[in-house]
Amino acid sequence: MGERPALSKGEMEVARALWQMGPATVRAIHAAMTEQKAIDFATVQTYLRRLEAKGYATSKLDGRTRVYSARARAKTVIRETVNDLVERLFGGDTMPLMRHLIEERGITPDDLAELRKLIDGLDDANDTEVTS
Amino acid sequence: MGERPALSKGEMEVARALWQMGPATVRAIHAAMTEQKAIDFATVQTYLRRLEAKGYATSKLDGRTRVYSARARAKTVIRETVNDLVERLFGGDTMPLMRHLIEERGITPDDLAELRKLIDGLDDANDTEVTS
DNA sequence: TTAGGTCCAGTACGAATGTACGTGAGATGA
DNA sequence: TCATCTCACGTACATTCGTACTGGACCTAA
Repeated sequence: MGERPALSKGEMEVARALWQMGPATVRAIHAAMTEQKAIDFATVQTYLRRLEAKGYATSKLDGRTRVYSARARAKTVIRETVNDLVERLFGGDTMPLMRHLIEERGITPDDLAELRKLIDGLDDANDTEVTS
Repeated sequence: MGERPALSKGEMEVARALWQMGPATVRAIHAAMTEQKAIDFATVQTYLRRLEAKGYATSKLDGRTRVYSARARAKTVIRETVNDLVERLFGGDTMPLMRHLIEERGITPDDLAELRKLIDGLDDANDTEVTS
């Protein structure tokens, strides 16, 4: 698989917008991002260009407007990013992060219910694997 | 609350070693880190210096050897780092990361058990809060 | 058809990051 | 005590990152 350079923090935010919106113009992406927090149009433009240079996006001209599309799937990027973080901050051990998330960040009752369902599902999978 | 500049990825690895070992010399830290992966002595040295410049560590000379100690608590740095990641990659929503961890990274049965205990604990806390 | 707008591409640039070399002070062995 | 050796320190430097200005292509209204 393509050994892409990792995304920087700023690039990540733009990538997220791109994933959410699907193919979009710089202007559209900038508009969407600005709703959350102030960011210069040209800055978004640069990030998009870098995203393409790194292989995370493609673009094509539609008339005189450039339309960017995501090239890497969000799932992949998330996996790589989280793997890297877990590696560097916890030496590759997942549980400390899990503990942190559960204990230190607020979890709503709804989320709790989903969490429970998730680990129950995992449990079943384990059982199946063990007994098969 | 010192508004420290965030740690870079490389600095994070050194910080982790420092937390694990307690006060230590550059050489000791380098030795410990080398067990995991090759890294230049001078590079570790530079990271330590920057850690100190950013306020994450202190050092003092012991004879002609410099001994570094962590200044920021691991918990704090982890919180800040994870917050930032969740913000940029998931727009501040914790659950997607949680889901990712549970579904995409292997969880051992033991960890699963602990997880269950953790969320049960949370449940109780919620109940208490609600009924009090 | 010209004086303004609008909008994009490219260029720019200081700061941060990753990585390592060279120098000089103390330790060592002949 | 002189030639070595060992270390740690500071310095250095190419790359990446964050951020933004600028020039020119196209559009529009007088």
